[in-house]
Parts: sequence; C-alpha cells; structure tokens
Amino acid sequence: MSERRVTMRDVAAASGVSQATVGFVLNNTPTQTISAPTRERVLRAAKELGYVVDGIARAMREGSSRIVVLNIDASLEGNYSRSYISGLDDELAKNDHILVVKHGHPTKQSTTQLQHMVAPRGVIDFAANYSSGRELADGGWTDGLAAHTAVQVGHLVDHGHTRLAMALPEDATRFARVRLEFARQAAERLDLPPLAPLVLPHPDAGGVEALREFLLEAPVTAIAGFNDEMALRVLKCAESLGLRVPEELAVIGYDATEYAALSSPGLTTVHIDADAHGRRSARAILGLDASDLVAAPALVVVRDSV
Amino acid sequence: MSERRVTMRDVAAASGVSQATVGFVLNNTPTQTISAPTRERVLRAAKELGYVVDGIARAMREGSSRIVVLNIDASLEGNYSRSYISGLDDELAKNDHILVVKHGHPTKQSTTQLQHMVAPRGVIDFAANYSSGRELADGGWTDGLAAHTAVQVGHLVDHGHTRLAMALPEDATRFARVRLEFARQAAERLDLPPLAPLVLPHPDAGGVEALREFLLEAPVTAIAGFNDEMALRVLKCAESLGLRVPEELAVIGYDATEYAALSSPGLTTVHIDADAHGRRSARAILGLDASDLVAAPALVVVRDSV
DNA sequence: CGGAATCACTAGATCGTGCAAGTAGTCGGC
DNA sequence: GCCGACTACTTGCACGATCTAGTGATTCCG
Repeated sequence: MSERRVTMRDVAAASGVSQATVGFVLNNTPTQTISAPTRERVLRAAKELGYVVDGIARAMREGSSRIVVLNIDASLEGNYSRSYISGLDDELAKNDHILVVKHGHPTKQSTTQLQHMVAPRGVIDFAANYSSGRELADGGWTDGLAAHTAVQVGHLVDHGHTRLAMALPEDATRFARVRLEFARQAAERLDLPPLAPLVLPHPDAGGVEALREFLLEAPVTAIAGFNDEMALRVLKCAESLGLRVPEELAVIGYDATEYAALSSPGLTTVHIDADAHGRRSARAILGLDASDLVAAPALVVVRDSV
Repeated sequence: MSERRVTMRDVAAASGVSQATVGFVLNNTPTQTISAPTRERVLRAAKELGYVVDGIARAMREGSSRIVVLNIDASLEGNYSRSYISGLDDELAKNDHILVVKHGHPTKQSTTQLQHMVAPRGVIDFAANYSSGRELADGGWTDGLAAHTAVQVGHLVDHGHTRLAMALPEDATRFARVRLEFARQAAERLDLPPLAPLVLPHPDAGGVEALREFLLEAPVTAIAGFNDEMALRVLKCAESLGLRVPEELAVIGYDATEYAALSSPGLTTVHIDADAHGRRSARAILGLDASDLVAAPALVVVRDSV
C-alpha cells in the first residue's frame, strides 16, 4: 500500500546518470550545462516514477522551507482578506511556494516556535502590511488603505455630507487607529470639519446610549464604519433611537461582507478586490518584480443607507 | 547580526559530551539511561546557548513534520470554526505541534503539494470532521452536529412550531446536506411533518420570489437557517414580503456570528463552543486519550426572531 | 600538434536530528 | 579471578536534496 517515496536516487538509477545530474536537470541549474538527450531521459524517468521533490529535505539543505506564513487577526476577516489570501496563495503556488495562515495575533513564543518548526521563507503580518505606506514607495501601489478609506469618505461627501464620524470598536487595534487617521486626512483634504471617532459598543452593551450621547455632542450627519460590522451596529442603534436612515443619518460600511446586503436598510459599503495586493505581497516576499500588477480600484456598493 | 543557529553539536561541545547524549537528554529517550549530573550539564548548556530544536531536521529524520493541517471552507467560517480552531491550536501547541490552516476547498493537486512540501503529521478536513458520526463512536462524544442541529430545531418546537423548513444556499455543500438530514431526523423524532428544504438565493437575486413561492407551496411557520447568513437572508426576504417576524414567520440562525445581533429583529441563533471539539481533534491526531474532554452544550441565544 | 578551454558529467560533503550498534568501565556472583 | 550483566556513554549512519570540487573527454587555437 504505502510504497516508499521516490527519491532522486531512484530517478538517477532509472535514467542511468548520477543523482547530481538529476538535481541539475530538475532545478535547471544555470551554472551547469546538460545535453538535451540526457535532460530528456531524466525528465522522462522523473515523470514515469512520479518523482516529487521532498520539501523537508530541500528545506534542510536550503536553510528554509518554501512556506510563507500569513498572520491574520480575526477582526480583519472579511471580503478583503479573502481576496488578499486568494491572490497571495495563488501567486505563491505559481512560484512553487505554499501559503499557510496563522490566526489570532501571534505571541512572541508562538512566532519563534513557528520560526524553528517550519523555517518559513517569509512571514507576512496582514494588518501591518495593509496599513503601512510601504506600498506607496513600492513602485506606484497607490491603492492602499489610504485610498480605500478616501473612497469611503468620498462617497459620503458626494452625497452632501460634511460632518462625519468613523465608528470604531472599543478594543480598537492599531489597524483601526490607522484607518481613523487616514479618514481624518481624507476629510482634511476635502476641507471638512474634523472627522470625529465614535467608539461604539455592542448594541446589547450600551451602544444605543453611546450613539445618542455622541450625536448630541457632535451632530454628524454621516458615519463611516471601520468595517461592515461597525456600520451595522450603527444601523441597529440608529433604529433603536428612531433615527431614519439615510435621511437623518447616513451610514457606510467597509469591506462588503455578505451581511451588508441583509440589513434593512441595506448597507452601502466599499468593495475592495485585494487579489492584486496579495499577488504583490507574494512577489515582494519572493524578491520578484511586481510592476505588472495593478490593483482594481475600490468600488462603492450602493444600497439604501447613504 | 544573524548568528548561526545553535545545534545539538554546539550543546554537546559546551557540555563536554557527545551529540548523541544531548539527543538522549533532550528527548529523554526511555531506552537510554543518563546520569543525573550529565543530564543537568546538558540541560544547562542547552538553556544557556538558547538551543531550539530544528523542526526541519527533525521532520527529515522522523519522516513527517510536527505540523497539522486544517482544511476549512470559507462557508464554514464563523463562531464555531473560530472556537474549534482556537481549541485545536492550543491543544496542539501543548503537545509541541503546530496548526496550520488551509482555506478554500483543497484540490487534489494542492493537497499532494502540501503533503510533499510540509509532510504534515495529520490533515483535518473540518467539514468532514464535524459532520461525521465518528465522534459518537469515539467514546461518548454526543454533542456533535446532530445534537447541535436538534437544539436548533428543538427551540422552534418549544415555541409551538410544527411545520418547519431549513434554509440552504444554492450551492449547497455536502456539509449543508448533512445538516439538512440531521434536521429532518430531529423533526421525525419529534413526530413533526417532514421538514422541507428551502433553497434561498440572495435577496438581490430572486430570494424574495423564492421565499414567496416556497411559502405558498409549503406553509411553514418557522425556518431554521443553515447558518446565520441564511437566516438573515430569510429575515430580509420576509421583510420585503411584509411578513411580521416572529408572528407570521419565526426564524432561527446557527453559529451566533456577530451579525446575528445586528439585524432587526435581532436574530435568535444557536451558539456552540467548539473548543473541546478542537482539543478532541488534536488528541485524536496525536493518538492521545481524550476522555477527559467534555463538550459545552449548544446554547440558544434568544433574541426577537422566534 | 600541444596546451588550454569547454563540455557533460560524477563523487561526495553538507544540512541537524534521532537512533542502532558498539565500547569502556563497574559491579556482582560463584 | 572470570564471566555476565548493567551503566553510561560514544561512534557513526540515515534521511533526501543541493552544490562544490573535481574528472575524463572533446574541441579550439596558434
């Protein structure tokens, strides 16, 4: 049943060359010339025997495995991260690497453990990667977080709103703070009054009160959610307060989750296809050129809430 | 900057023994006796030098790495999978293994690639693992999918409903079909009329019509969602049809996502803590006893929809 | 036509761990 | 005092791929 794994030695024996030659052919090593017939024989034998390189042995020799680790926090799960992961995974696969996802924010301990256990070729921290301005410096990647946030804010402004807020969760991550900052900058560029942060607890945990008090102090007409969940919280709380949406309060989400279509009123939100971004990250890790990859622009999915 | 990695040989040299002895001490190999002082010296040297075992080399030697792969489909993301992953991850970490998550349904190709690249100690297919009856045979794990589904159905029945349906997505996975089957069995055990499947497209894509037609043909009074998203779809479509919830139609979700609290009316749903299940899977993979692990029972989160 | 250069390969070291087999040294029993 | 058993180690190989340092054969050039 469980046949022994096929090694380079088997391929070498089958094609009548040394094991080193097999290596040269299979990796087509540029420093080594191999005659066409030999190459042919080796390739054929490899295929016939069903030879597959042993990643572990290769990793041992090369010093690191062809694995890339992505650290992602649960709070960032959504449409964006899904398309990002999909692009990243696909691009890595194309280059003979594989993607592996670690959920939850990693501790120092788990990180070093991972480091020693799998010796990954690279580690991507999703939040850091997305929020950093590094993309801008990196050959014209202008469609990062700042641009996406600007699209969200811009949609509110296009509908006549000038006094805006952004709704954030109570345990705001660094990522949330970065988004808030970008939203502020976007508002400033459009000569609006300062954009206020609204820390909105869950509706079951004082969210309704929090929204009421916030609106008394800062009478905004539109609220941008940190993500769809926050926007939906606003919607729910607004309903409890008897506020009509969008007439009395406009709300826009971010990341176009499936749930945005299922509220009433339906939530207008921003859809971002991060496939290209994922591919770009892959190329960056592998040290390849990525200038042919262009990002799809952020798209506003218009529903009823603004 | 980048110091060379500390190997067993370094530890051996530092403690004045052979490399093999270091191995025996570190893995406290039962077939080998080591004197207390020597053991002490080796342990100390290892600690001082900051020795960490090289997972790659170990994997090479042992034939497989101490990595466990979890395959999970995006449609199963939610509270359940999160707690499952968390329990699984934690339990594996305790036993010096690490968890790695592959998203999307794996192709045969990507599976074998993974197999050869990381040579995992085990692969868990989340959907199969959750839906199979294997848990039942496995020493009394009675709180699997069938039980959870029965809780969902039971809640509707407790509220006087007898004519039930389950809402499923159009591209019903095997997992969805299993859940439907369990719901049917639960209804049958309670002597209810047969539970009908409702294939409900997205509200923007004919869902409203589908619900109207379904209710004409099969006048049910309560609908159980395959997951929260499907339940929220029902809610949205019911609203479009002018149906009052829960008076004219009761709806219950499954998996208690954050979004269940944010609809109006708030969605009643089933919360399942799968931490113990995750731990159980970990033990199963590692061949350890898991009889001390008991599952938290499924809990109905009561809101306004039923 | 002889030496150098090039070609097409091969032998073998290497990565770090785990473990089988071997080997001193000590102890006990007869 | 000698054999066997036991303790406490050491030597060295295996895992499979990569890659350096050769090696014999052919080609090239003056």
